[in-house]
Amino acid sequence: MPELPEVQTVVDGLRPLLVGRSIIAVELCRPDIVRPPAIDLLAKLAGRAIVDLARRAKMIVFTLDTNERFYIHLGMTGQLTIEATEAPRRVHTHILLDMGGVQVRFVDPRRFGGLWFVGHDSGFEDRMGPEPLGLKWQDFAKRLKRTDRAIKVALLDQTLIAGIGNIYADEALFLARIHPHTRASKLTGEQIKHLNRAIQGTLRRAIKARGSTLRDYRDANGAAGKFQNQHRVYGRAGQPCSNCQGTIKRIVLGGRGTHFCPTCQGRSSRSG
DNA sequence: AGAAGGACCTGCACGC
DNA sequence: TGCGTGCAGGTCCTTC
Repeated sequence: MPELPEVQTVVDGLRPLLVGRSIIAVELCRPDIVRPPAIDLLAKLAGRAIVDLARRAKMIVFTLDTNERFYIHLGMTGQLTIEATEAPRRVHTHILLDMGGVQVRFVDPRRFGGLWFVGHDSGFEDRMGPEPLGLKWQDFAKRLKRTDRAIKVALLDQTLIAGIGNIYADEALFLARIHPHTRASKLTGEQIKHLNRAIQGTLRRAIKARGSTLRDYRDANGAAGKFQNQHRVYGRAGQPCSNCQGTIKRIVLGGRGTHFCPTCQGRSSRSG
């Protein structure tokens, strides 16, 4: 579900409400979503103040007054919302952080998300690729050159570039006029420059629209995003292309639904 | 080592 | 109405 823009929206919503406040109590309804499994989360969090809240890739980073950190990943269907302590709990509520009057609640039906308590370990982010916003196209090019996979598949590899998911990969490739099947290593410098710009532009516009809500995604206050109304290809199979009036096509690439315009992203851009 | 494919979960839309 | 099927925004692990 939540890709970079959605996670950024959640973080922006939570930050002013949480930073500087203390976790009074913790309730853990599904211990199996916490890693490492042996960690005593209640002992680690209870009584601690949150001194910083940030986003890294698709993860929400909590920094405590002990300088220890934990990460929450929303998986496909996860939501992290602020609710009154007495508000009724929805099904699949797995974690509740009581901040005194309000609670941060983690709800995740499919349980692909989770909480990683990493403490003082600074190596947790080592395997994550660079953030796409602010990435220089030359650095992007170096990373793409290393793989022969289809560019669509490469964009989803979080060790290559971190934060892009299925929606924004399709949208960016459309804007860059690149066929999703093109081998990453075969892209020209011009194409990579164009793609880098398309990724950054798409992500920035999506953040401005507070993310894409297809079904589950909600921000910290429970509100839906609006960027789904601006999708050019994602979820539009069979509909006319906004650029050429051709028909948007859906294929499966790397096991994921992939949407593109065969005309605008035609074979001419496909090599190898 | 890199790449491909299945596994992990629940809920929903659709067709019969 | 009810059941079976396929699909979903993501990652991880195994196999080749």
